[in-house]
Amino acid sequence: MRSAAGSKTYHIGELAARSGLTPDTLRYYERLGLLPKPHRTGGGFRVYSAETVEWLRFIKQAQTLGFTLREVRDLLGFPGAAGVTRCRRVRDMLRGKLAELETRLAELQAFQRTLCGYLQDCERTLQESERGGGDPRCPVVDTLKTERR
Amino acid sequence: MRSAAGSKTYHIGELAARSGLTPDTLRYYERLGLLPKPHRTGGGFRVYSAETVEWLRFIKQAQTLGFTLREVRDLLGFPGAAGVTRCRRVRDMLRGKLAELETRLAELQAFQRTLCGYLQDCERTLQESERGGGDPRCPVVDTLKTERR
DNA sequence: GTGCATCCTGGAGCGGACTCCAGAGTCAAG
DNA sequence: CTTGACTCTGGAGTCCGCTCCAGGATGCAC
Repeated sequence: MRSAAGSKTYHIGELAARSGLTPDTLRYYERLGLLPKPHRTGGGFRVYSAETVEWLRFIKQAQTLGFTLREVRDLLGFPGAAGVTRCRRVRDMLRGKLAELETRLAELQAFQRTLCGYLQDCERTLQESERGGGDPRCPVVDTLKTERR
Repeated sequence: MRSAAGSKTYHIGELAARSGLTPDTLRYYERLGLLPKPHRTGGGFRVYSAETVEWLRFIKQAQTLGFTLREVRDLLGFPGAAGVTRCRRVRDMLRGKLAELETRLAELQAFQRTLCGYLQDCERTLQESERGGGDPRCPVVDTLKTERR
């Protein structure tokens, strides 16, 4: 299966398998404008190039990090613009996103510390209850759910 | 407005204002089991304690970092268990979450580098087009959308 | 004790990101 | 060729996390 240009191509099923998505999801991404319209066979089957796998990886990563599909689309695809204009818009969005990312990283680290503190409280309480008192009152839960009782 | 125990309490509207949420959202959280069932006035109005604000802050932070509301609920609230058992479950979940967080942080940083690379490509291309050639073909977009043309 | 902001419940609606399906057509191995 | 796996389109359905009612009851300041 080699095209004229010599690079591998896939039908939607194989692309789905390789990217860990489903054909339905890929068609959905296309509808959203997140994937370029692929070439078609004479009969209308979609034919994808190998780079699409990379592109999908990028999308998935961006997504798990809190970007919406629309944001990903806007981040690198501007069908409406071209040349310098498009390049500037891409640059500006990238700058914006990087700033956001900075913030998110900081928050994530702060949250990590919070959870770490909770974990330590939890472990300490459990140890105390093992040698000595029974029935520990989990300090974490206690702190946060005061009015349940 | 001081209760018998001497700590401040709020009706749902004030809690909403203080936490940056809406009364509707707070009631929704309660339905989900994310907030403890608050005390009620004789007439049925919800009465919240001051700690609820902290709890909500925690929820919001966890949420912006990619945890679902159900995960947050499970993270620290186990209505079904008590004592050592609950404490152990909380500990185990905390450990799991911290490991996940570690992974997410690494991914976020990798993604940051990816975007940074794109930004540099973008800026270089723009500079080149300014002194010299016109109509730059944004390398980022080019790479990722090959089959659109 | 009256007025009016606030609250109650239950249910419907919404945008995002899929997921599933029907009914029909295509591809390719044998 | 035939056959069976795969693909097509368009639309409906699902889960999440809200958000917005309607039709009442309550709280509290005056």
